[in-house]
Amino acid sequence: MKVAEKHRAARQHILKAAWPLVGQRGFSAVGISQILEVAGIPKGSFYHYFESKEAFGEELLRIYVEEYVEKLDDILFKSEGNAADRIARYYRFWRDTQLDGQVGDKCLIVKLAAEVSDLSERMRSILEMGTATVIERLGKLIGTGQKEGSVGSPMEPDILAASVYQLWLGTTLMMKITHSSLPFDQAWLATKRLLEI
Amino acid sequence: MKVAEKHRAARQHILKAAWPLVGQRGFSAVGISQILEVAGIPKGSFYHYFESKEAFGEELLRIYVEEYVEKLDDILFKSEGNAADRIARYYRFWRDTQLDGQVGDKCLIVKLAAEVSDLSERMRSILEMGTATVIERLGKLIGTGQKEGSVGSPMEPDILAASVYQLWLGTTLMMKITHSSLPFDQAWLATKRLLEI
DNA sequence: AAGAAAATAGACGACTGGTCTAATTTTCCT
DNA sequence: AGGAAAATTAGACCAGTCGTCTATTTTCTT
Repeated sequence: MKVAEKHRAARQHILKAAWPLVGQRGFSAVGISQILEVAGIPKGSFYHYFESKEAFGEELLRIYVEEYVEKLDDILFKSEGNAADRIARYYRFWRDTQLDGQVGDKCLIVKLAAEVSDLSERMRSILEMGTATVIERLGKLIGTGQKEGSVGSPMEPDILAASVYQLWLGTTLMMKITHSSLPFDQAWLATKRLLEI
Repeated sequence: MKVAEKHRAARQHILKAAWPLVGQRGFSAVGISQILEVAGIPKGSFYHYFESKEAFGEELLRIYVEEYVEKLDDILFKSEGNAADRIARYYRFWRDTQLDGQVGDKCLIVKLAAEVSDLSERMRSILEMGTATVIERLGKLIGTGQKEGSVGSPMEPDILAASVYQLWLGTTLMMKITHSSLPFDQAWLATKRLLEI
């Protein structure tokens, strides 16, 4: 294996190891030593793989967003049924990952948004691009749904998409507070009514 | 001034001083020494006012929630107009505090929910009670609106209230990410459509 | 007014944080 | 295979954390 490849692989390994830790305790609260311990990599090596902890955080978010958008595209554009069906599938995916998923699978955006936005401008802007992408994809699908008739609401697709996404974000936050699935179920009823699906 | 009063006043003073710090950087990231420095109280005295940092955090949230619910009741139940008007007034209040408000005024629930829910069971349960109270109040008003006709949606008031609150929570989170007022405006359009006001 | 009790100041300890430099190990080319 | 160059790691560093502890000041009681 080439050196550059090993280097890249080690980076990925550290990032993946950090994922569940950061997902549970946040970015600042998790120390580099803990991450490297879990990853099985000596502490002193960190700064050979990342320039700083912040650069590390940026990379973590970048990869998270990238993989998330990939999964999202699969659900929204490469699955069966009409637009309404696909949106429902996205909702179920979101709900399931929050309720049953492993700690490492839970939404890093919800976990980190409040913390990171006031901490690092660069990390904030990665989140900004990520959320904009998700809303854009969702808006596109909602537009399709309106044309084909599976989405009844006549509101601007972008507004609907942003609102639905924000509703789900807030719902996830609420679920962190209440440890209950009720917020999800209520949000879904509201989503259906809002989109008229 | 009696001793007990001075003690209480000092506690309040420390809590108020901590407010903007915690609102900007979160709970764990803010050190006790920084809080006391801002409050103008020597470091060593902290543990005469609070049992621990966590007990301090609980008190901070308790007071925040208490004052918030007071303001909310003023807006929702002691102001002019029908139910729809009062909900609109609550929306404007929320929007204004997030957009123009001082750092210390911004919503501590949004800032701390993700961090604290996985950190301290007791702090989480304070947030849980707080959010439940807000939703309960909002639900009551929505019910009134339905009876008087200013709220057109026939959905359960509780579901509507929870959904609107979650939407606004998510909107605030989104606004932290994007630094734009657009999410708020979009969310308000969606709120009006959802409630049919 | 004087002694007892409570409250406070400020240093201190044990620890953890991110970061950096010097030493070690590995790689690669002659 | 030998030695230079590169990649990796160990260990120390200093600043900062929470929480404790004792000496001093302030307050209350009689």
